[in-house]
This record gives sequence, C-alpha cells and structure tokens, in this order.
Amino acid sequence: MFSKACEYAIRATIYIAVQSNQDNRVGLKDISKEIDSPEAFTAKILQQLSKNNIINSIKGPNGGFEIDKKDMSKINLSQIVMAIDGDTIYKGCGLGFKQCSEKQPCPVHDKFKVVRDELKHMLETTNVLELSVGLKKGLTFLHR
Amino acid sequence: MFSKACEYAIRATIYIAVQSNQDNRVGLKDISKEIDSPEAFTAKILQQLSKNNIINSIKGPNGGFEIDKKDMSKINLSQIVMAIDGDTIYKGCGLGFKQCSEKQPCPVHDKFKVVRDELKHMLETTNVLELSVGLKKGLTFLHR
DNA sequence: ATAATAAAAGATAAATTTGTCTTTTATTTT
DNA sequence: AAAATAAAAGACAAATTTATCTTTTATTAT
Repeated sequence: MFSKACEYAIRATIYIAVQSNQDNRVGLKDISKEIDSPEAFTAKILQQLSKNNIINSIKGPNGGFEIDKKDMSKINLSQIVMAIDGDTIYKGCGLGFKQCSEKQPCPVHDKFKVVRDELKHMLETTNVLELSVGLKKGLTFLHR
Repeated sequence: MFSKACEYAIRATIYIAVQSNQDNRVGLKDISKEIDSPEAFTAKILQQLSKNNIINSIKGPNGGFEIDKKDMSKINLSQIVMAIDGDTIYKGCGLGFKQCSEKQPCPVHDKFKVVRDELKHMLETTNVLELSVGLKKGLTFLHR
C-alpha cells in the first residue's frame, strides 16, 4: 500500500512520539533498532520527516529526535504519507492514467474513489498521539 | 496502490472483454496501443493472465487474446490483482510487519483493516463484464 | 510441406526503490 | 579551544520492478 520508506516513517514517528511523551529524546540507533528498520536508510527518512516539520532533530551530544508534546495530536498519518510518498495515493488513478478525472473517468474510477476517500479520511483523522498511546499501553506493537 | 504490471493487467482484461463481447479476438499490438502500455511488457502480463485462466490466448495467424462471454461476469478485479500482485494487498500489514496479527497488532492494524476490507470487498464484487459495459457505452475511458 | 503469423519463453537492460558507507556540519562537554 | 557526539549531506551499491529484444513454439493459410 505504501512504500517501505513510508512504512518506516510511520513506525519511527510513532516510536519517537511515545518516547517524547516521556520526555525521552531518542537517537537513530535506538529508533532503527526499536522499529526494526535499516539504520542508514532510516536516517534518510528521518531527515525528510524533519524537513517537513513532523519531527525535530537535534545535533551533537545528547542530540536525537523528538516531537513537541503539543503537536502530537495535530500530526496525522496523512501528513507523514504526504511527506514521504507525496500525494499519489490521493491523486493517482487506480489504473495509472494521468488524464483520469470525473469528466473522463477510467472504468474503475468511481469504485476506487470510494475506497480512496475512505483511506484518505482514515489517514487524516488518525493522529500520532492516539497511536502512541496504544503502543505505550501495550495494546499494540512495533517489532517482533 | 497496485503495481504497474497490475494496472496494465486490469486495463488489458477490460479491453479484451469489450472486444470479446463483440466477438473480436485481439492481438498484443492492438491491446498495448489501446490501453497505452509498453508492448513487450504487456506481453509478459498477458502470459500471466493466460496462465491464471483469466484470458485465453491463441497462437498463430488470426490468433490473439479473448475471454469467454460466459466467464466475464465471473472474473472480478480481485482475481486479476491476485494473479499479478499476489495476496499482499490483503494479507500485508500496513506498516510492513510480518508478525502483525489480531493478537499482536501494529499501531495502525485496526484502522487499516477497515480500509483494506472495503478495498477487498470492492475488488471481489466488481466484475469485468460491468466494467466493459461502461467502456463500451462511452461512459468510461482507457486512454488519453 | 512451406511460409507466414502470433504468442511463449528466455535473456538482457533501464529505471526506481531500498539500503550502505563516508565525509561534513552543528552542538556539547571537557 | 579541543575532543567527542550525533545528525546532515553526498556518493555509491544492491535489489526489485519495469521494460526490451531475440529465439522458440504452435497454428494457420498457401
């Protein structure tokens, strides 16, 4: 559904949120271990998240990544997906036609629209705070 | 959402269905031109569709591809997606975890399940006949 | 039977995504 | 100020997906 990069981005953001909620700043090594992702690749993804103001990065000793507590409920999955994968998941035609539109719809246009709208709504209404709470409570998991 | 291969597979199947409904057997060249796809790559995809009994292929002069009229309402999008992309779209975890399950869910498990079930239902209930009818009627389009 | 046609099969090649390694920059501690 | 730390940036490499080209096989028409 999403790219690997996007999957790691969501995992990382949730993990950073859990830690930030406990006032723990976390480093790359810790993150990639906890979310079970390749370290160097994860570094690149964290850079993108930082550039898109989804997470904060701090260099130097005791540096790492964190999310402002007050922002957590405002960061939703949609923002993360948009930052990493762009808007293809929303805009793109189900059959890959660039010219597909309401006026000139592909054969699956309407059928896909229903699913896509549902996905969009889900991504826009799911925030990082709620996801981190489930994880913190031990109801959900980020690794094997 | 789907791979390019899968997009071409769906396009091709719908186009072949429209033609088969008018008792026209169609060749690779015609198909790839009509659905705006790379010819050689499309050939590979048609082979897979044929192996999965979604379309019939006939070699030699006046050969080509066709779909039995009686099968058209039985072929749904789910079968095409399964034949080309496998069951990852159904089984796969939204965050890419192999161990993700109801018992050990990832943070987005339940949220994704709703969307995935909707997608699955749509793919399983949309058949090639209805899609080809819309195209035939000029309500939908397969190229620019 | 032979030639022509069209898909199947196999071998490659290009493009993209995923992943790694090295050097640079910013920050903190000593 | 110097050393240590940790992320940023850049160059590279591996893997996967997408796409192409050539040869083989099956079928039909002459």
